[in-house]
Amino acid sequence: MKKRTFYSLIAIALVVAVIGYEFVLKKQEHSEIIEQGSNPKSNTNEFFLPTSTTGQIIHHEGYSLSYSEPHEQAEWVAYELKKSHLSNANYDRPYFEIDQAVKTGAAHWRNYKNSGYDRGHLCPAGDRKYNQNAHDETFLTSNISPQDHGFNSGIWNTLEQKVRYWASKYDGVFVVTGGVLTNDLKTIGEEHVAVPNQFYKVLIDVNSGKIKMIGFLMPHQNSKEPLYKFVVPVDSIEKLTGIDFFPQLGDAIETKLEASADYKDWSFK
DNA sequence: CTGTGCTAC
DNA sequence: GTAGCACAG
Repeated sequence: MKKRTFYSLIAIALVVAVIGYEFVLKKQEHSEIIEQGSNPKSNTNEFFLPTSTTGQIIHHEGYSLSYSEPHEQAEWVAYELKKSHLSNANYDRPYFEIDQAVKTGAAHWRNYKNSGYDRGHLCPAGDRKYNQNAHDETFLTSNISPQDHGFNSGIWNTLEQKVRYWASKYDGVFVVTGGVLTNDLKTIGEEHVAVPNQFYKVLIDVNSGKIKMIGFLMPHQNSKEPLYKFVVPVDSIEKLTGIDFFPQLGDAIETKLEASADYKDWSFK
């Protein structure tokens, strides 16, 4: 081989290496935050979306979520429950489907079969009954977490119904809900879907004059205690989950609202 | 309302 | 896979 040809090959190799390296870097940058779906403003009037600790946010028509691949479920599901969303429509339950918008692959419903746990909705089907599509969309497995049946049909169901009551009474609320995802959880199924030990729900009402907020943290077991016993400061849930629930709020008001476990503004009738 | 599971095609 | 029905909290 001629010396000149040799150096030409070296030069070409260098160019290829640099381009390749840049390509990989670019790809990594993009993979840091995967975001699927349309702008959340089409989903919610305001931008009340929490931060993601997992880097994978997905917007559906009726709710948004942040998917945690290691736990095979959402770390949060967020949506606005307007008064006008409340409906007595009675849709048939569809089959659960894998959420194709989850690029890392959402769990299959078979993980839950004979596991002893319910496929517990995070955004309840009962909150999305304003049309068939919104209802059926809640049956994506990205919106599901393993829940004990007694818990799901008991205290958790009671809380979900109370949220609907508040949505009606206060003309709409923003809801964020999920399981507390840690690293030492029991799992079910071949894909190892984590079973949370606690579930949370955070609400904010911006439609009733002064902004009010409330947080609930529940052990993953049924309870006959009244709902208000589970009220905690929202920042205690943020500490547990690493999620910032309302980064859009001004710091001053956010700090004040999130530090409080005061529920006097929320009617528990 | 929240769900599971069995049977049959 | 899907439809129907019984069942449980």
